[in-house]
Amino acid sequence: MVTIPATAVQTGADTLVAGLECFNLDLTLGCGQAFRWQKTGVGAWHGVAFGLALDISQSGEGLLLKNTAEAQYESVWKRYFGLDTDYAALCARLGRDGGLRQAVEASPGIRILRQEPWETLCSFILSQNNNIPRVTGIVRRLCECFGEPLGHGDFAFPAAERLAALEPEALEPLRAGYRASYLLDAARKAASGELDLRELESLSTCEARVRLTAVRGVGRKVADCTLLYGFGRLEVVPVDVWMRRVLREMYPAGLPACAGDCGGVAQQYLFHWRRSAGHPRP
DNA sequence: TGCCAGGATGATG
DNA sequence: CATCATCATGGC
Repeated sequence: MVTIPATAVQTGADTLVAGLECFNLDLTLGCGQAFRWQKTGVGAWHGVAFGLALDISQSGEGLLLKNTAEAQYESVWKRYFGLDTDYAALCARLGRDGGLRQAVEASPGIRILRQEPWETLCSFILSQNNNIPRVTGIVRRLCECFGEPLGHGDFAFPAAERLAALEPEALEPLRAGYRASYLLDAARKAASGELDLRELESLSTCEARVRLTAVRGVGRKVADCTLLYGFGRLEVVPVDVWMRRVLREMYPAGLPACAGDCGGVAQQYLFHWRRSAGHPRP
C-alpha cells in the first residue's frame, strides 16, 4: 500500500491541505473531545486554539484554513489536528480486529486532537456528569468572561493565573454548578506550580496521572482525557463505568494486539461507534 | 415533571 | 474491587 503524502499549499492568505487520508473534520471536532468549535456550515467550523481564531472547512478539494499561512499550519494546526500522524496505517492496523474494524468503518476519519493541556484539563473537569452542548456553553462563557479578547467576538482560553485570582462568586455566571470549585482548585494549583503541566511531558503516564488527580474533581477519567487529548498520549485509554463494561464485554482479555500503543485511538472509535444509534447506553 | 449527561467522591457491600 | 447516593444545571 502506498501512503499518499498530504500537501499544504498557500494560496493568497489561505492554506489548502490536499491528499489527506482518514481525516473527517466534522467527526473530529464534533465527537466530544473539544468544546471550542462551532459548526458554521457543511464541513465548516469556527474555533479558537492556542490563542488563534480559525475558520476551517473540508471539501473534495481538501482542508481549507482561511487566513492562515502555510507556516502557521505547519507549526500549529498540523499538530493540533493530528495530521502529523499516519492514521491510514494506524486505522488499517486497527482493522485487523473485527470489532475495531466495524468501529473504524462506522465513522472513519476521527482523529485525536492535541489541544492545550491547561484548556484540556479544564474542559474535562467541566464535562463530568455533563453533556456536550452544555459543556460547550460553559467553556464559551468562561472564555468570554476571563479570556483575552482576540477580536471578532473571539476569546482565548483564560490562563490559570487569571482564574486563580478569582473569587468563587465570580464564576457563578458560568453556571458550571459544583464543577466551578474544581476549576478554581485546578487554577490555583496550576498557577502556584503545585501542578506543573509542562513537567508532565517528561513523566510516565502513571506519574502524570498521580499529579493530575491531585486536583479536586479530577479522577482517573478526567486525567486520562487530559493525557490523551491534551498531551497526545495515544496509548492512554479513558474509560468510564459504561465504557469499561463495553470493553469487558468485547475484549475480556484487553484490547487486541493490533491496537498496539494506540489504545486511546481504538477506544475513541469504539466509543463513537457504541454511542451512535443502535448501541445505546444500558 | 422526570430523566439524562464521556464523573468524582466518600461510604458501604 | 463493584456499587451507590450525592453533587448543580439545562435540555428535552
